[in-house]
Amino acid sequence: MDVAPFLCSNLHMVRESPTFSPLYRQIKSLIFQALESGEWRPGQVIPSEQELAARFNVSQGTVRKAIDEMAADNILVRRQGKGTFVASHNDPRQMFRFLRLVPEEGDLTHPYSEPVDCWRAKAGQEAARLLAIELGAPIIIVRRVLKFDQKPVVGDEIYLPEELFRGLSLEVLQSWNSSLYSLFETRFGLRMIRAQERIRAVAADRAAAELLRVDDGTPLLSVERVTYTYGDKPVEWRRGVYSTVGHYYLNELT
Amino acid sequence: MDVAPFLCSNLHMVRESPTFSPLYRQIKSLIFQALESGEWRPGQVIPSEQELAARFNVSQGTVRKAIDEMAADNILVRRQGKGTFVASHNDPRQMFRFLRLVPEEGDLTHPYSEPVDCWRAKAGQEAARLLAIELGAPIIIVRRVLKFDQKPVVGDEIYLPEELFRGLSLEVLQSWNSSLYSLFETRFGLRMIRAQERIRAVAADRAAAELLRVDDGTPLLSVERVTYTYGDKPVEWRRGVYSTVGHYYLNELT
DNA sequence: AAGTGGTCTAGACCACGTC
DNA sequence: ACGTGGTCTAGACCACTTT
Repeated sequence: MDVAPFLCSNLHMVRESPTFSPLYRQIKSLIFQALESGEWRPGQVIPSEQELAARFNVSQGTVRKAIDEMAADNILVRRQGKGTFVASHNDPRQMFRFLRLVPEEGDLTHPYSEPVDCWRAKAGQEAARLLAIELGAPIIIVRRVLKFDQKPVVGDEIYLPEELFRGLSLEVLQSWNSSLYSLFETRFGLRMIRAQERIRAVAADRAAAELLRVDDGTPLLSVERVTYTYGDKPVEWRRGVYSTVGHYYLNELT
Repeated sequence: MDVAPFLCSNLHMVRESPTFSPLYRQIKSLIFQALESGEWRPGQVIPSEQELAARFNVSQGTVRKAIDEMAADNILVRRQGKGTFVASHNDPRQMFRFLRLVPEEGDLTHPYSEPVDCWRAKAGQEAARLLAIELGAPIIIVRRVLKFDQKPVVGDEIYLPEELFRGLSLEVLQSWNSSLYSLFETRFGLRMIRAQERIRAVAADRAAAELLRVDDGTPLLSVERVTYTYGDKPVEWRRGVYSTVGHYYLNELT
């Protein structure tokens, strides 16, 4: 698609149409399309602002504004003198971007994800609704534990549409020694853009108590997360329990 | 202060200095100064971009970029055709900006804040550290309950430096029928810019159980919040317990 | 030296709101 | 009709990185 016809004389018409969006947003969505199509992969450079401006027949400033917004959304990363890159979960700074747990004292140590189990199932009502798939559609369920300094702090049950994660198995999980999202990105080409968490307080049941090595009935955080990729498409649902004896959930409100 | 001398020939020198910041950031900090000094009050219009450009001897585009950032930070609010306004907690859309509680089902109803108690005290170690005041400095402590549809859901204990909240009393709190932050802004000229919450799971003690009408030992969210005004100055510390039987804490991760 | 993003400027035109 | 913010353009120069 080319944006040129919308310029100058035609812009007026476009502006009055109900679906009008400014040029830089059209450019933004064209860049999104290129990302979704895999034209530029996570970690790679995208073309320079000048090149994109020529490709889309707009000024460099308009491309710049589009990229500005995408950089603010953690979709692209600018590096002065080098270029603009597709954000990647393999980047150490992005690796645990969605993890809000902070140790009560001491430095922030990187957690270690220990896969426990991985099996196939059919989507129940809730999984189908949250993942926007058919009731009964094939899904993959993963159980894993997050450990900080060898200590289990988080127990997760993760629901994935099998269509997008073909080939995922306990062996694959065990052979990966980095974050889950970096595995998802590298192996399945899925980049997580944003997530939404619902947090409640619950009492530890027998299983959770054993897993996190706390007493039965200990209050835990229940954290439900739905994670979205490009186009606000949900691709992961996880239910976790967090022990908050040595850690807390930190949230910045802006 | 005038920025003109930094332009053109002198810019180079400034750029090489260790404290260099781009022009639009200098403008941003000048606008911050005007806000802190009370030159423009919450809810009011600030001068137009053209006027500010003339005042600071920069181009309109540079002022625009400064305002862009402040609008993204919820410090200013743009309204096309009308002007740029100082964000206010009296604005219905900002009133419960920091409250992340959402009902399990049904529409989002506005909570009602019921003050319970208000007394003077001296800052303990933790309050002094978090509020960045002297140990033993005078503070005000407020207890209140947040109710949704007449049902108590949150119990808060709020610690305020008395120096900034002179005259606050239970009567003042009871005579105010809007959000606490809108009271703080209107009565004490304090606008909250950002906050940080630490969340843990705890068991309800006797007092909390009675207050929130749940069983003794029910798991609750413990939410500690420090709230900051201009210049990252902490002005409020609150410790709350949230019942998550009919509500949950919703967090958007970006 | 050449290429990239980062800043700053100046001017044109559009959309929205008020008078 | 006028003033406000919103968009788009074009061009200059700076800072960082690589060749």
